[in-house]
Amino acid sequence: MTMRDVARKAGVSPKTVSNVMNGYPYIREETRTKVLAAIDALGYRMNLSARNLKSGRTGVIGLAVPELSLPYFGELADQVIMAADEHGLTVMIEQTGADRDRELTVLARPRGHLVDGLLYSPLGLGQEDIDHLKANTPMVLLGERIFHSPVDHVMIDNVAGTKAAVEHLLALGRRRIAVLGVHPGEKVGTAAIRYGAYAEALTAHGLPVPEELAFPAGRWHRSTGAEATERLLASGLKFDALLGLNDTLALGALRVLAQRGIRVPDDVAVAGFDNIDEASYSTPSLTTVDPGRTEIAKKAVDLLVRRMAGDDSDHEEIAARYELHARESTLGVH
Amino acid sequence: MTMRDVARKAGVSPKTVSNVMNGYPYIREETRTKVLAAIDALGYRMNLSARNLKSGRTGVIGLAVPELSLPYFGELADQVIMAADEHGLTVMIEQTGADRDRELTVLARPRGHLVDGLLYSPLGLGQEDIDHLKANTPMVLLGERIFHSPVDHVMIDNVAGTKAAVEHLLALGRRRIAVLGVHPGEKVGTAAIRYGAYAEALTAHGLPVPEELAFPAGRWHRSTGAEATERLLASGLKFDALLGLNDTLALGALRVLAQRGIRVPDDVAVAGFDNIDEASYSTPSLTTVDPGRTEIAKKAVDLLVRRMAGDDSDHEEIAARYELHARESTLGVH
DNA sequence: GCGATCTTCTACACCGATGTAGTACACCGA
DNA sequence: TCGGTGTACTACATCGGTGTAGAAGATCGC
Repeated sequence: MTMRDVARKAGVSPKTVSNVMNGYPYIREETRTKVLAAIDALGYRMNLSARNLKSGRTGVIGLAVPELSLPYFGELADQVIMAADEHGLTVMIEQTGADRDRELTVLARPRGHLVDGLLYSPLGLGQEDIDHLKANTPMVLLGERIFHSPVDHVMIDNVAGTKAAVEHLLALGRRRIAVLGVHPGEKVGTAAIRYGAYAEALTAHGLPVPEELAFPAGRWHRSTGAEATERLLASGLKFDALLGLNDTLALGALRVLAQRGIRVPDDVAVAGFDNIDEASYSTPSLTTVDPGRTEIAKKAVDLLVRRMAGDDSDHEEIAARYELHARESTLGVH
Repeated sequence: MTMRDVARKAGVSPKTVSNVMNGYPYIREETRTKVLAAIDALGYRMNLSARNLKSGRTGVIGLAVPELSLPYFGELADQVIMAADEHGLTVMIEQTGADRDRELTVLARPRGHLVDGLLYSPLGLGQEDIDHLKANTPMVLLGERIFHSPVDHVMIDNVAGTKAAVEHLLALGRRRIAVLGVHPGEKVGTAAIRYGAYAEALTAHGLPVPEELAFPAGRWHRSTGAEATERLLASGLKFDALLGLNDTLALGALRVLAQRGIRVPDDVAVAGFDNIDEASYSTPSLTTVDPGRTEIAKKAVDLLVRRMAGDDSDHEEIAARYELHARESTLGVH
C-alpha cells in the first residue's frame, strides 16, 4: 500500500499525491478531492521512514527526562505531548535516569536521525559538557540553565521561585530552615541553584546560612526525602522549617514528620518546589512553588518548532512565571 | 556521514559495514575491528529511517496510555522503557486521554510505520471495538481484558486483587464499604471489572451489595476522588470503609476525610489499587493492591518482542501476580 | 500576437540502508 | 582429483517517498 497505489487509483502521478498530502498550493480542487478520496478509500497511510529518508522531517521530537516515574516529569511529559500534538508532532521519550553517561549518549545519538529536534532536561551535566551540546539537531533545554551555554533554554525561575518560598517561611517567623536534597560539590545543577537562592534569601534578610541544616539527597524521591529527614532528626539539630528542593522530597519529609508526631506546621513548616498534583492532596497539603509547567512545555515546543523550521537567530533564554502556592504545611488548617 | 564513508575509510564495501553492525557471523575478526575502528573514528551513526525503509525494523515500539500525569501510567511507562531498553528498543509514547476516538486513531495509524509494535493500554474501548484490534502491527494489550479479543494480553489480576482488598476490609470487621470510581453502564472496563469483583467478594461472604454506596468518577484523579468522597459524605449514608478503584481516587478521599476530621482507619478504613509510590508515603499510608507493574512491563515487552520476531502462535493471556499491601489506612498506626 | 508569467502536473533521480545473488577461495571427504 | 560445503566478502537493485527540473496549457501585459 504505497503512494503509487493511491496515484494509480486517483489517476495522477505519485508526486501529485505527495503534493496534496503536503499542502502544495498549485493543485486544482478537483484533483485534490480525487486524491483525498483515493487515500480514504484505500486507507492509505504514509510511510514516515521513506519521507524522512528523503526530506529529513519525521514529525517526531525527542524528550529526554531523568525519570517518568517522578511526578514532575510525568506531568511535564504530559504537557509536552499535548503541546507537540498541536503542531502535529509526536514525542519520543528517552529516560536518562539522571545518569551523566546516559545523558551524553542521548545527545550524541539522537535516536539515529529519527527525531527532528530534542527537548532536553539534563540533571547530571555540567559546565564541562557544554561542547556536547553543540549538537547537529535543533535542541531546547528545559529547566536548567547550564552556565554560558549557547543553546536555547526555557527555564524554571529557580532563583526567584526558591526565594519566594524562603521569604514566605521567614515571613511566618521561621528562622532555622533545613534544606533537603542538596548536592554537595555540584555547581550548576538545580540543587545548586535552588540552594544558592535559599542562601541568598537568608543573607538578604541579614540572617546567617546554617550550613549544618543542608541535607544531601542524590535522587529526589519520596524515599530519599524521608531518609534525609531521618538524618536531620537524628542530628538533634533544631529547626522550625523544612524546605524540600522539590515536592517529592518534601512529601517524603511530611511522612516522616507525621510518623514521629512532629506537628506541621506548628512545630515545623514544610515547603517544596514543583507544585505536582499530589501537593494539593497530601495531608497537610504542601506549600510549594509552581514553576509554570504548562507554560514551559508550550514555550519549549514552540521554540523548538521555530528552530526546526530553520530559525537561526541568537539563542533565547525564556523564564517561565513561577507562582507560590501557600497551603497547610506552612499556614495550618483554617 | 553515511555507511559509504565508513566503508571507504575501512576499505570494505558498504554491505560489509552493514553486516558488522548487524552481527552477521561470517566476518573475519580483522575486518570487524577495521570497520568498528572506522565507525568510531568518524562517529558514525546509522540512519534508522533508511534501515526501516528497506528492512521494516525501526527498533521503536509504541506505548499508548491514557495519561502520563497519572502516577500509575508514569511508573508503568518508566518500567516499559527500561524493559524495552534491555532489548535495545526505544519507546514512543502516545497519550490517548482515555478518549475513545483517540484510542482508535492510535490503532488505525501506528505512527506511519515508525513503530515495530504496540503496547496498548485502552480505557475507553469496548467489545464493539474488537474489529479495530485486528491490526497489522504486532500488539500486546496491557491491563484490561477486553472480552473475547483475539489479541495478546498482559493483565492485571483485577478480580483476585480487588477481592483480596475487599476481604481484607471484611476481615477487619468492616461491612459498609463504599466504592469510588465506578463507571455506570460500562461493561468491560477496569471500573466494571473491579466493581464486579467487589460485589462478588461481598456476596461470597453472604453480604448484600449496597449499590447506593457506589460513587461514580469518570477519570481517576485525586480531584475526582475528592469530589466523589464529598458526594458520599453529603449523602449522609453510613459507611465504615472506602475502596478507591485506584490509588489516586483513594488518595483524593484521604484528603477529604482528613479535612472533615474523619479518622482513618478508626472511623473509615481506606484502600486503593495500584500501589503507586505515593501510597507508601501518604499520611496515613494507603493500603493498596500491587498489580505487579514491573512484571507486567517486562512480560509485555518480552511477548511483544516475540511477536515482532514473527511468533504467530495462539494469543496469550498472562496475569501478573498481585500483592496486597496492608498499611495504616486500614490497620492504623502501630 | 507574442513573450512572460502563472498554474497544474509529471518524470526521474536520489536519500541510506539492506536483501538477494553471486564471486572467490579454503577445506573436506571419497 | 573433484564435487560439496563453509567462509568472507561484494555488486546491485530496491524500499517509498520527495526535490528538482521541466512540460503543457492558461492568462496577461503591451
